[in-house]
Amino acid sequence: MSNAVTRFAPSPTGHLHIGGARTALFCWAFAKKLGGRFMIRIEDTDQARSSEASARGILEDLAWLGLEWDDGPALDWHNRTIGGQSRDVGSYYQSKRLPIYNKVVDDMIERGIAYADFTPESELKALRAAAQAANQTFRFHPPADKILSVPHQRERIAKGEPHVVRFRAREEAVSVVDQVLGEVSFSASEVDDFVLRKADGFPTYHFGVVVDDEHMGVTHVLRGQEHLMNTPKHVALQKALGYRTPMYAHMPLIFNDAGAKMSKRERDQTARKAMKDRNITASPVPEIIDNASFSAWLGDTKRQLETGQLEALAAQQSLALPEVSVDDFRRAGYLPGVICNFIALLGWNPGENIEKFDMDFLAKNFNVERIGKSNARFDRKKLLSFNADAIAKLSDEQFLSELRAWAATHAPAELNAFLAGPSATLLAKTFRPRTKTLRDIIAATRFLFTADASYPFDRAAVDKNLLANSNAGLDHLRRMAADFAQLTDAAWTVERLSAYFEEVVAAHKLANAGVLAQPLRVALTGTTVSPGIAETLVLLGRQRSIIRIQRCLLECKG
RNA sequence: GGCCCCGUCGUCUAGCCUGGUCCAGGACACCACCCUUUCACGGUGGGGACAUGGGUUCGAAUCCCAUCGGGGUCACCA
Repeated sequence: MSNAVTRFAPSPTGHLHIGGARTALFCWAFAKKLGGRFMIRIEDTDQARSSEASARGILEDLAWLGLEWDDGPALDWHNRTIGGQSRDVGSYYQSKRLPIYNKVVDDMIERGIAYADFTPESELKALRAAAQAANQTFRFHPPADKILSVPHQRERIAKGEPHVVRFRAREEAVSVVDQVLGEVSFSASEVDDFVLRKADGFPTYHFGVVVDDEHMGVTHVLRGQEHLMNTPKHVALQKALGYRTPMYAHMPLIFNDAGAKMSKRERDQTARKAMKDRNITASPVPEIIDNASFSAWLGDTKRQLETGQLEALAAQQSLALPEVSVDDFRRAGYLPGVICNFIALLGWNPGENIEKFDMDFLAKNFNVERIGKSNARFDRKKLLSFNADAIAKLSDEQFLSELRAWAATHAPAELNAFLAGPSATLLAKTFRPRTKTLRDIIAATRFLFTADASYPFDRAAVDKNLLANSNAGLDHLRRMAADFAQLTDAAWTVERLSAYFEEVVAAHKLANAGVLAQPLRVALTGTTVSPGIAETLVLLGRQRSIIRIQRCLLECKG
């Protein structure tokens, strides 16, 4: 046991990003390895963007991934509770910790290491613009004589004048020993008089983090490299407040295909580009996205649609959107263990050419020494391969249960009904080796759920497999139809039908069973692609199979 | 632009700290062949990298310097 405490501190402004998931994973693994505690804190200090629904969604994403927290908000998850108040450190929601921050702020003002600043925002903007025009970096760091006396500050605060409270930065360089990057030095000018408390009374990110990490006993901060330049601010604050400085480890970023930080905006960008390429200017799904919002979104590259809207648009347009959030991957039918395995590899590896591992392995073997320094591109093809491998390693029973759990919320009713029926086991056994993500099942089983009278026959498939060589395929079909009519439902099994094909091949000296299978496949599914032909027949059932063959015989004449 | 980080096959990486065992190993992707009842799976094989230029050294992917390239960050967002 150790007293190490790591924390993952998301801001609830959307779904859990895959990069955030990796941060959480590493924090979790680090705590587990050391026998310490893993904590979740919700950084909901942006009143406009934060939502309780999003916080809940993120907690569910974490729980689904298997990243259970020792301390943090309570979440009911599959008949038990994760988290809850287990240490006496107050709320894990920053928005509920305002008195704590205010006490620290008041104290800092009194000590002269923070001050109320009444500069209007418009003025700040102008200063910033001027600095940029002069090709200089804007730093807010007024000389001491420009800062109001403490009583004067108090007086104006008491009058209710709008203001922020700023840190009074000392002019000194800060050096941080990062566990991944080594010693990193920042010059004094990197830390200016940044805001601690916003005009709305909420703490800024920098202030909330520093105060809470101290009060919550956080010992190790593992976070993305995008936070590296925040570190001198945090360390300067810690020093000013007499806090301990936790161990820092900044991990490399996760990149998209374009070689930039992976972001949630990519899905909108992909969809927007497709709309422009296809010259679509009006909403293709007007009942979900009205035309005004659609064109506003189309014209503004910063605008984002809601998840449901984006999904509807993508579905209607047959667009494949890149998965970015944990929820995207979950809906796409990836296994949580695979996601964790894969993202762990983006920045960390156990050495010795080991690539596939589970959560137990991570909890036992994780270490910061093996976190890499360079950014990693997120290769969806490799992830897909990992997922397919993991599914291949599942037993049929495990696969079926994973599939049922996923389908319950992500698949159409017909598939769920089938998965509850007598042929569910056969379906699982049949499709498991051809499944890369659980969602593949939907497309692969579509032929089962279209009406016997309405699935289309692919012209080229009919020509090649039924009509070629003077209707050779149709002749086979006719004979099989007659034979099938003789069979009983009890004989309608994979074993019996496989034997039947062998018998026919031998009796008629056919080249191979494909001569029979392909015409049948076209008759049963309208296409040349399906699982093994015996399995296809059994999945469909004797009656439907015969109906389909008859229909094909009627409709697919030369 | 300032500051900071990074730079091994197309991609993720092992090796780098503690130079020689590396004409650089693995994985995904790609290509070819095999298997085959279509698709998928599976099997075998193949092409493919130390960013560049200088040093140091008997010897450098490994140490040093420079250049180039990529990224991050510069809010009353987090």
